[in-house]
Amino acid sequence: MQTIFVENFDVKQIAESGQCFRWHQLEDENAYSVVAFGKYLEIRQQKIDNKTAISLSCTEEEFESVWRKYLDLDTDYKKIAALIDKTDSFLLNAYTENDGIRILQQQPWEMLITFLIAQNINILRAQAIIERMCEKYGRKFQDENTGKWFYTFPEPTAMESVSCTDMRALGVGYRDSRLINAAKICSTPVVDMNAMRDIPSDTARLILTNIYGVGAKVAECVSLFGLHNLESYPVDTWVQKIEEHYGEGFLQHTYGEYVGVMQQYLFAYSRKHGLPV
DNA sequence: CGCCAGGATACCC
DNA sequence: GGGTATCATGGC
Repeated sequence: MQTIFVENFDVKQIAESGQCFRWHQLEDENAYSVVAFGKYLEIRQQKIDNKTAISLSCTEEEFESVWRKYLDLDTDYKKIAALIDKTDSFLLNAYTENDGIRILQQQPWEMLITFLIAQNINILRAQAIIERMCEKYGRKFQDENTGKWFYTFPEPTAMESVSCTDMRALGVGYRDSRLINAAKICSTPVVDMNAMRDIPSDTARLILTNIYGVGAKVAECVSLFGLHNLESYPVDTWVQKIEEHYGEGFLQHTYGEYVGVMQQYLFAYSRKHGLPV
């Protein structure tokens, strides 16, 4: 087990931020199970000597090789938040309430499938669909540290030959053929999702939006949460309304390479409290 | 019952 | 180029 002390990190805020669909609450509200990169992790948050302590169920080796990067612990969020315009009370409040959100570095393939599923349905239902998908097409493992059983996120090759009927049985509706097509593309060397981390983000956007069913919103989500391009800016129905408040393009113009982080603060805040007046 | 959900597409003019 | 009907499905 690893215990770390880190600022700008809140498990509940991250779990509810709408970027991760496989964080599940455990026995209390500050404990979650996570499955990512084929591994299982339990995260617990508590106060020790008035400091926030995060305990992780993994070994030090696994923390260094997987979870440190996944949890984006090497990015300085204080520095990013310092860019916030001090006269913008809405964004300041959004940050104050959600200053524990980090942009997780998740697998691009998983983000592609996740946000193809999540289009036009609510987050809760998307989570349920993804869990069913993992149980059916993922692999079952037992975590060495906790003894818990878990299902990995399916590989592209595990989904490429699934029939539309079987895919639809998961509850994905009309998205069935889009998911199968994405799996086929990613099963071949034509599209290497992991290699997209190393190419210009605009090139990645172009490749992504050329995939059937991937529009601007899904592409931005894959770019932000899967490629860690923090200048990515997913505009969903909530952010659309936030845009109306600020004026179109204002946030992107003002916060440039970090607008994706601001977007997460605003998304979380407006979902909880409603839109700016 | 109708409306909405981290939308995208095909088709219209 | 900009509008819009349509696409499944579950929760409210």
